[in-house]
Amino acid sequence: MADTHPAPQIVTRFAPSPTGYLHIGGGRTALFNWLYARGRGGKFLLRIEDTDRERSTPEATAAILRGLTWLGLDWDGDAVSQFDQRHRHAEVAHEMLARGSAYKCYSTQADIEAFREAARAEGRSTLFRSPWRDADATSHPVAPFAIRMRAPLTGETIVNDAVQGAVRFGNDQLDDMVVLRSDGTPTYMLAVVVDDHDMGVTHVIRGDDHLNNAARQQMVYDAMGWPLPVWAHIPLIHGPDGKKLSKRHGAVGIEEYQAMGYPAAGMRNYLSRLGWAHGDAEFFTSEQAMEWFDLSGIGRSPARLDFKKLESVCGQHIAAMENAALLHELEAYWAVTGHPGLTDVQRDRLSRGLYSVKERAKTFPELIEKAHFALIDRPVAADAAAQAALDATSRGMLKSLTPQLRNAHWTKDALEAILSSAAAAHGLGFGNLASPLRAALAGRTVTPSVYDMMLIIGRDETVARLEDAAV
RNA sequence: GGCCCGUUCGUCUAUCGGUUAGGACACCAGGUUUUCAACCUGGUAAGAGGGGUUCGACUCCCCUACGGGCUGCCA
Repeated sequence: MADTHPAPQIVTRFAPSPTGYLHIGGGRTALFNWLYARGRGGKFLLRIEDTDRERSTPEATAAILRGLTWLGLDWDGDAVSQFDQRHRHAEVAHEMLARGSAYKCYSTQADIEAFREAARAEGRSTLFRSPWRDADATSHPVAPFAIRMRAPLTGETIVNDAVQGAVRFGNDQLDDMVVLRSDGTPTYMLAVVVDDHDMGVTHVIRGDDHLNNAARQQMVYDAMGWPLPVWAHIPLIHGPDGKKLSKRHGAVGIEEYQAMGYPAAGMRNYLSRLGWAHGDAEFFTSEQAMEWFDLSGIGRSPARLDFKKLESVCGQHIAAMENAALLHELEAYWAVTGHPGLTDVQRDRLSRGLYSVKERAKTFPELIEKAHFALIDRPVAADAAAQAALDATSRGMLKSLTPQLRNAHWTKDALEAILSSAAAAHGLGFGNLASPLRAALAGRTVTPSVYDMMLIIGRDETVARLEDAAV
């Protein structure tokens, strides 16, 4: 019998807590969720887990949205504030109470600490066992209470994970977690489940630091009779030394990568290859990644950050980008780094000249450095090496060159003919002429091709720069 | 401490019982070249250790070591 039901829509989400910048690991988690949903015509939602009022800030939320936007990860609808759903969370907690799958716990923090201390001293498990779990309602004091999950004491909970496989937890390892605090606010453990259910999330793709939590969260799904999402717990990203990625490894915030001048497409490409592979595919577009991305291709071991590889991938993306798109992203990069913006002349030269530099740059700062000749105005300031290249003989050569250039066809072939014969006239190879030309045109001895530079800045500017240098 | 996850070239990874263990980055050598790059060709380099299972294990099981995560009225 054929299944006539349409395939249910895939819904994924990224749920960061707004306590700081968007971590690069979080960026990859978001990327995986985005890739999975977008590649299957599904939805990618964004939820801000701001139930911790002490640590959540609007600035952090803004930074996270900026980071995702820069990475090019667009989400469906508005970002949902978890805090805004608190009444719904409380409602569910009380529903669980009514169903008997949760109970009121009057233990205070001090009680719990005393319990744990005693447990430690006696070498017992420190999992808290509330005395109120089976207390008669008539014995309940008039006092604030937390609502705890009535978790099974025996048996096991199995988390069927698309990445980790079937992971089994003994229920004796799981205690009665608090779902609603004594002040009436929900805990994360409750809030995620309720929100994921309410938002229709079908696939929970997140860091494997949540793998243990999944077992507890399943109990909430079960208590409410809700269908479980597909779990996919992905390994965390580690620093180059294999330790958990932290500030001492350098850049961990996504926006730092933007500021370092990595193109977003390259960043997506690199990040997608951290913990996921599609055969031998290394360099690919986001469209290809969407088509190929699948949970089954995700590895189980943590990956380390490798800046060399990141740069290599980014270099390929810069080279592959359309000039207009590249210029656009370059200007956005300049904007975030506080650059005043391009003049019309600079923009014009760049849009015509990116071809000469984009295949040789791995990052935007590198691209800018190589495009130096196009961005400067006369008089061209020569660095020490360039000054050395502009000795008396060289200046003489440049001087004899300018009349010919004034009347030349401004094409590469024509320029090549002129410059080659000029060098030959001095009994030199072209290389000997190229050096002073670079110095005069760019003020540097390391530049793109001299022909390209001349073509890009044009005849008048070329002649003027040569005359400036020949003086 | 308890529970959970992991371990293939330096790094990211392919392999899903039978391969000379493949690719990419990095590195080394050569080529090309107007500088620097880029590019082209070639090369070095890996199954943590120990037990099993099997005709045959990188692939399956167990132990150890190492790394990581969780163990909150944080998320």
